[in-house]
Amino acid sequence: MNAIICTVDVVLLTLQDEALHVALLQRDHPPFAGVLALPGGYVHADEDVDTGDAAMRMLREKTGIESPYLEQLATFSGRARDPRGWSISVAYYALVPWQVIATARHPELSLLAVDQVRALPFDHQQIIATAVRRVRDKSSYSSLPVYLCADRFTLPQLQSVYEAILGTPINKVSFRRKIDELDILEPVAGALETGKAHRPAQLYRVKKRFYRQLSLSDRALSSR
Amino acid sequence: MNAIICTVDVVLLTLQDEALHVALLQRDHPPFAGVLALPGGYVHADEDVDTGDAAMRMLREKTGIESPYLEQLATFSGRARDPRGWSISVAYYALVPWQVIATARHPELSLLAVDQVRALPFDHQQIIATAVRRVRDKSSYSSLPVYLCADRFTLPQLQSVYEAILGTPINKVSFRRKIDELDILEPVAGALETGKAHRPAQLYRVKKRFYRQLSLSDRALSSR
DNA sequence: CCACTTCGTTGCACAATGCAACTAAGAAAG
DNA sequence: CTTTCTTAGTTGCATTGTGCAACGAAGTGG
Repeated sequence: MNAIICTVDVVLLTLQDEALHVALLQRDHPPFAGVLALPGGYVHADEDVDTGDAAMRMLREKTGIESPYLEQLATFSGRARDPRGWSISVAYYALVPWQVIATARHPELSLLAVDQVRALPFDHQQIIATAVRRVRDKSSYSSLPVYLCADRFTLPQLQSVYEAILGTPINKVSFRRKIDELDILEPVAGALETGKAHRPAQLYRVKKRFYRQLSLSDRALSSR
Repeated sequence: MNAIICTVDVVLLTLQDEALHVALLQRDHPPFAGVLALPGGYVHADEDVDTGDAAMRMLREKTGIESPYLEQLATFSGRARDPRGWSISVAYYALVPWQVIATARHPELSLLAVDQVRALPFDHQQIIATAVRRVRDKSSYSSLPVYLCADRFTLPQLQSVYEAILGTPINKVSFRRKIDELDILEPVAGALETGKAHRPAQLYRVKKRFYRQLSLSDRALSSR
């Protein structure tokens, strides 16, 4: 029996121009050498503790990024998805603020709007679609989108992040109520957004204890 | 480099005596031969279309059951979980009515209440815990629990299934409103539950078009 | 100092949820 | 045959959550 190919792929998502973007890299080995694809590669049994560890390594090696949020997405498998043979890819997704990607050391990294992704090798398009669906679902009842924000941000900024992900406007008052209930943010004393020709907004940061932990709401933010 | 061991494990859940139970089997091969564990085994690259297919095969071969609901749960991996070496297990979970297990051809199958499961081989305890968490979460905003019901059931029966899974009483009126909104059930004309010394309840069945498809609610059933 | 814009809050209308009380419909007891 | 008991299923109302509009607040720029 042929050995099964074990890989890990990472869907690195960020927000640019009010739209979710996915980070893609040119593959440097066959199959599909030179083609844009998700950062990924073989699981190294002698090096990786588990596939989550492999995903972190992949992100670090291929993009120079350490993401505070990295979650297992799903596993994709079968004969057809990889020309090399029957394969398993354990997919992960990560969320980072756009600034983190901009300052990462890998310039050959491409950002594509997730709804303009087409014709990727393997089943990477399906993996991305699954990740986007997961992020949208989870955003409607959790604090997930704060991982797309810089370390300090205003509530109007955060609202526009939610709106970009969910693809629908949110009522300002309801939004602020929900965020307040989650109880994950604290105002940065005396820090206001500057430079705009109107009343400045209060800057917030995530409370320390929620830095790496999602907060869930028992009711969704907006109807569908 | 050592080849990575690729397996599939299935968490087969059912409801018995108002409590979630998991189906376990005595392993017939080492490691842990003779010990109770989740039904599972190697992925067969020459036989299985993908891991979902492998999971169905595992269920069929080891328990004789074909489950209408079988969903990928998560993938568990690493050096430590299997004494044979670095391994990946793609875990699936299935929900079936108790009667299906009772009439299955495999008598050596054990049902254990999920909160009394202890000391299983590999990381099967963790896999079960993950499955139970998933089922509880999903039940609060979906029709998932109907997969634990026989093909005909009353609304009070369905409510008690929800209550058993969620571990909390649900308001009768709210429950019926939610189920009604999901619009997945139809009354079986003229069929009433018999044999009880009180007003008989209407029997319902799942509408054909929802037989294999979940219906989601945009609001959770009960607060936590 | 006034116009303009967005921030952030308040009050209120409307919708969803939960509770209690009610009627309905059977079996069992007298 | 009538009464009692128990659960099914519904109705009305109190409570809570959500969405909208309007308002004062606080900055910039003319």
